[in-house]
Amino acid sequence: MVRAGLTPHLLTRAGAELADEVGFDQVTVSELARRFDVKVASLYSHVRNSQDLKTRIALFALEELADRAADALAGRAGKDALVAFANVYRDYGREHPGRAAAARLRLDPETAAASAGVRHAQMTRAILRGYDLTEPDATHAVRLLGSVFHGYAGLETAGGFSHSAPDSEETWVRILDALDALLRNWPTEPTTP
Amino acid sequence: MVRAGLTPHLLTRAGAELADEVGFDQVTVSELARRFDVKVASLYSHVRNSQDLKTRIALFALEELADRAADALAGRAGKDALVAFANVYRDYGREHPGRAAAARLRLDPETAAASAGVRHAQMTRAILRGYDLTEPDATHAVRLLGSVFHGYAGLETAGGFSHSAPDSEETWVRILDALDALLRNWPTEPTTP
DNA sequence: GTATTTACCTAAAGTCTTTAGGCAAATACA
DNA sequence: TGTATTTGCCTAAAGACTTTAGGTAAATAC
Repeated sequence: MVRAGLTPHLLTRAGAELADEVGFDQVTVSELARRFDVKVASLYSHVRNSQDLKTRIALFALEELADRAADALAGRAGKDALVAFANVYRDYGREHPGRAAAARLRLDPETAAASAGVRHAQMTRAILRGYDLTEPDATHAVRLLGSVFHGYAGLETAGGFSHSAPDSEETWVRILDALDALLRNWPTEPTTP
Repeated sequence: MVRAGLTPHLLTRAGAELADEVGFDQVTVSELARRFDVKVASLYSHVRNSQDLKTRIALFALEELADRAADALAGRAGKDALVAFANVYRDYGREHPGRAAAARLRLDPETAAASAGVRHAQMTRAILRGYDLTEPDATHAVRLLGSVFHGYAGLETAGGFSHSAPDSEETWVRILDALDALLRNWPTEPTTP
């Protein structure tokens, strides 16, 4: 009996690929076992259960995304950094829709706190150093940017903007222009309607 | 044998409640049958399959949300309208997390085109009449607002902002201030970094 | 070279989905 | 009002995924 050489990490990687092919919520322990030509029960030595597998894929995607973002930020500042950072999210979502969906998985607080999601927030904060924001406005802005990237990716893969003018690419560029303008001119005092 | 009096709409409503209780992706035909004290197979006369049920719940949530938004917009304009509209999304997500998740379900293009999602976009566009935006900027702005509401709701229910200062409520208010400022001062020409 | 650990296996029970075909209640209609 | 049709819910059954328990052989330790 030749062993397959499974490891949690190997299963996670394969799960991420599977997610990109069939969609994150179609990822199943059974299908993974099939791909490794191994019986289903065997995977349960490496992964606690189906939920655990999905969480691992999510964490993997967050790491991968944070690595790419860190790369993109190197040597950039200001709008240049903002655009590069934002494009990482967008490109990742297009290139790896399943992993991107995984990165949006709801994690329980401790898991989230130990995830690369923290690095994402730190990098977003770093970008804001190119703008004149003090606390708590910086935090508000971090959350706004997170929402936009998250939300845009979700709507785009949900087909929200496809097949309608203007084209999604143009909107993306203009949204980044708008966010840059907003960050340069962040309203510190609530405006009265 | 007393009949249960099932209808697609009844099942959809019950499914929406179930989603709020256990989470949208835990909604199952079996559990629904159990709640109506009816055999599982019976539901298949009213609903094509599990996916169909979920789609119906999503469409129901979109309608409900659009109705609330329309109500909130009545008699309001400018920032007042923007805030009221945004709060509808936020409150809905807090009150009905399962339905809100359903409203984010990926629908196929035709279904989406026939859904209340169209009304949402129209209402967003109506809000922008309170600001000085011409096409294609209005469309870009509609998409930005959609992304922010979508994304913020997702991050908030994912626990992204909980247990950290400043409080999510404050961020929400300040983000709306920021969006209002942005819409009043939308950059028509790409800025150079 | 034996002992222990580890990787994968078989077996089995539980859940959910979905289809096929049947009987009885509701409804239509003479 | 009595018969005919439709419709709603049922039983039965097959297929897929999850998960646990306990076994055997391969890898590793010493």
